[in-house]
Amino acid sequence: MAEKKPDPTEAELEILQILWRHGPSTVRFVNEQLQSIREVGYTTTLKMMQLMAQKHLLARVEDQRSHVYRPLLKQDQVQNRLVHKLVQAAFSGSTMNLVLQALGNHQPSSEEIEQLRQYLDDIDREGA
Amino acid sequence: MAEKKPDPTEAELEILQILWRHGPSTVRFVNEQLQSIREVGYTTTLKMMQLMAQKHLLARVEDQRSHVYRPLLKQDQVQNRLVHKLVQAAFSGSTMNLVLQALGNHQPSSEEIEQLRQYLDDIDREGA
DNA sequence: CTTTTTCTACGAAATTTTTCGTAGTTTTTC
DNA sequence: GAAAAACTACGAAAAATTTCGTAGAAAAAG
Repeated sequence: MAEKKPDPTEAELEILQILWRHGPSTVRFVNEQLQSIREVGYTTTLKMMQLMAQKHLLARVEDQRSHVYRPLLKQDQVQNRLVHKLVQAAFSGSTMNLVLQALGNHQPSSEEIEQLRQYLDDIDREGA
Repeated sequence: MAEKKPDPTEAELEILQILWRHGPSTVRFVNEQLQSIREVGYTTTLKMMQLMAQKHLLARVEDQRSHVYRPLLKQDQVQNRLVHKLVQAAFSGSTMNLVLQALGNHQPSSEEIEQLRQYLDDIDREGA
């Protein structure tokens, strides 16, 4: 039977982000990246990554003395899950409300506006 | 000095949603609403709302025997905070990525597409 | 070699969040 | 007015998440 994969916690997300950005990495590397953001002990990061491996959020290669970890989830899968979760939790299930809220918040540049129009045209054509 | 207001937790959000939707309510009412979603004891809901009041997420009126609670935060403020947080935590700070991801996920209807175009036109005119 | 540094494993503590039992009061119902 | 029902207060347990110290093995440095 397949294991459950609950959404990653905040601390787990931080680590996933680093791995998505830099590819498979050692604990030391990940810890250094984290350090540049906030204080965190080496063994804390180690433990987190061990737990994440145990949960099948990460896989690890033990060839070398320093194990290398890689994410087992794709970034956009996790992003989708989290967006969906937020839509449910704070937008009464309305994706559009989230989108509008996000845009209103962000004040997109004209390039971004163009990009969005483009995108809308595309799916419009598809849908037809 | 002003109190800190950390982002509401998941359980707190559930309660806020109910209050935003239905207006100021008693614990009993909120609990009934929650019950329709999942199992939760009355005193659990009571305690949550008491804690939330203590954190200044809610205010309460004690005139009646059953106290009435109302949200102290506006829905869109909280939504904005949460969106921003998600953008930081999972989209490397790019609101546009979140928006595109959300749209791609959702497959908007033609009405929604139209609504979005309208919105883009509006802010375009403003920006000009 | 022997000392120092670099790693992993493991257990447990600390924190945060959520849940609920018990006690005591006020209202309602019979 | 006695019994039952509805409420709040409070403390503490349970669960989930995060942090870190210590031990011991392996590698690197001297």
